[in-house]
Amino acid sequence: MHDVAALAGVGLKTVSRVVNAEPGVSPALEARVKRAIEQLNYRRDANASMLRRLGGKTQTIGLVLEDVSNPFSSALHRAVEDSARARGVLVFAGSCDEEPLRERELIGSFRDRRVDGIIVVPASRDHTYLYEEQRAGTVLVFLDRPPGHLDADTVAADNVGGATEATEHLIAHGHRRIGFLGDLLSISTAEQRLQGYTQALAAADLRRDELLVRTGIRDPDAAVSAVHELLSLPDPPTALFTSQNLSTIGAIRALRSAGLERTIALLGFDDVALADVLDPAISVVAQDPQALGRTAAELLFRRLDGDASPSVHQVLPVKLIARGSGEISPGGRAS
Amino acid sequence: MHDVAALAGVGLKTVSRVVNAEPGVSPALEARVKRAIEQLNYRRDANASMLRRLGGKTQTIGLVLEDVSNPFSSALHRAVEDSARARGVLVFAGSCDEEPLRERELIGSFRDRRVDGIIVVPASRDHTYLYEEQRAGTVLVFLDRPPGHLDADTVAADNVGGATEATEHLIAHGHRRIGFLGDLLSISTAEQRLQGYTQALAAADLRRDELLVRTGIRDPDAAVSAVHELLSLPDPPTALFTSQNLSTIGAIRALRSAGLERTIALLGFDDVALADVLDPAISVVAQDPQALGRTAAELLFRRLDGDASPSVHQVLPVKLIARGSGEISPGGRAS
DNA sequence: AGAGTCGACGATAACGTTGTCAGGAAGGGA
DNA sequence: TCCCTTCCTGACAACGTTATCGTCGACTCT
Repeated sequence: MHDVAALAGVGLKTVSRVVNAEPGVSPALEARVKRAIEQLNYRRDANASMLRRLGGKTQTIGLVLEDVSNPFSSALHRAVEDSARARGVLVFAGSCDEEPLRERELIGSFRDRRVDGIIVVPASRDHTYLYEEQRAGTVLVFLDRPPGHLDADTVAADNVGGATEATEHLIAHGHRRIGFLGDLLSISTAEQRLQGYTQALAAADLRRDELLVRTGIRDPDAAVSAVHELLSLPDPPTALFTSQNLSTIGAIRALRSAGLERTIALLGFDDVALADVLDPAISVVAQDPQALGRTAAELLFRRLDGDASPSVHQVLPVKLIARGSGEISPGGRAS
Repeated sequence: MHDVAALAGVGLKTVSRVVNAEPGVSPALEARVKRAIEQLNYRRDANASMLRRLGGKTQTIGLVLEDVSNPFSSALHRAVEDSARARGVLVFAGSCDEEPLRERELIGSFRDRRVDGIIVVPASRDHTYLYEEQRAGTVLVFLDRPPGHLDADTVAADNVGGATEATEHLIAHGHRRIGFLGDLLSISTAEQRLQGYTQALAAADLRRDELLVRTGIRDPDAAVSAVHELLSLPDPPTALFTSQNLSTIGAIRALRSAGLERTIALLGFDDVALADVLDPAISVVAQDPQALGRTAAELLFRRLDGDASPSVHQVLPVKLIARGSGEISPGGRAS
């Protein structure tokens, strides 16, 4: 900036005024300064600028995901990016792989860079450590899962309702023994989906058989083993509710390797790529990650714009998509 | 920091020393300062810190992708993130959707934030606009595609070789009429894959039939239409080489809807989720996005550490995975 | 013509931090 | 005892930018 001022033969402040399109610069000088900027390929240092501005915003937000390369997470990421781009805001994204420590580290790094706000898909269940941060003015929005012991905006899908609907759907097709595959119960969505499953069974006067409930499944391989175990029970399930993406993929593999993909019903939570071209096509309860991400970002920016109303807890609907695998009756007939 | 110094009853510089673990602070004072930091929940402002440090690094890099939510891009992203995390570096990621303008905007935003380096999957084919930037010290690494008119490090997959191998594979299974589906030829990988296809045909003394070459395919729906058109030709292809992810997915849908998935051979470039559980399973030439991303990040950090040797152009191998769909003979028998 | 007004412009301080340097206490040697 | 060295500590300036405020010239009005 110093060089630009020298080249244009003006004061620093005048360059600053031109860069910020402030009024009160004569057209002649403005043109000279712009030419100098062009010539020197000058770009204002956003960090220094924000340092000086009063209560300056860095035009930067942080996004904590489970894993940037996971399809659900990356769909959220894209939706957040699009909202942010419209406001000239850049996004720091990071993966925490369900490790609470990594969540804290990431948020710490974001804080060091003075991000304006943070959207978190939390890995931990205790967020009291964020209380000070929040009070200091950093906007926090929890996405997909609620915060633990902290009052903050939340945007999540209707996990209980979706799981209830999925289970009722299987019951309506005649199933009485429905296997449940789920992620770690420390993840609140996994817990809520199990809760929905349990509720639906109870509403149909069915007893939840603990042998049919498998949790802590973190990858497709674990799901494959779990399905094989369920199938070798004395009284095996006639349907499976796989309450998470990777469980669904594992279950598909396991059923196919056992040649049972047309015999055992399968209904997954969260849509899977190519689910429609499989045979049978996979029925799912689909979330709308685009909408989740967009809603969270809009909420965050509304807060940044000064909205100080009480915390919002938004629940977005899910949609059951019947494609075939979830409509197999006990005994293996489609219905 | 001012508050911390006041609370601990020391000078600003001493706090700075403790924060940076510089030597020459007595244990007693160090403990007092640490307690004050803890108590006030103080975190150094990384932006201000870097501003003052001579030639300071922001410990931040930029990553320009085609689309953060695309599986290939997000796998790259994750690999870059992992390398960066090991060095305490945060990653700004952005999608440019193959729009050159958006590429420039993103890189401009990164520059405003004074990122230490940028990894680009370029959308444009002319990067002379980056020459000044590069000379000013920003490290640039091009990923998946080479830069245009700029000398910079590049990491890419063996597109020509992979496409040649894929086409030869189909020829070896008896095919003479092989359809080609590809992305916009303005994308250099798409162009290179078409080149590999053409080379393999020529090497087998086959003429490239322009009717069988469909380019500019940007999504599965376009691929579905293209396949339907190819199939209704007077002399339709007996095999398809889909040179990109989304083309492969569209081709799978189109072949299934025509009931031809066991009749027409299909070989895709780049692996697809669930390719192995489809029937027939999809044969592909797989890239290793993890390795691509990791290699690019390592190269970037080596440059940041001061390596000033001439530009490197690294080509990573691809791997043909035969799963069934690519081994169908003309007439529809597996071979 | 003189006083008052207004708009354009730059000097200076400050944002939160670190590099430089000087001051002062403690300890050792003569 | 005095001087010199060594170690610890803080005052001050500076990084690139912007907020504040004062200066200066031109213009208007009587």
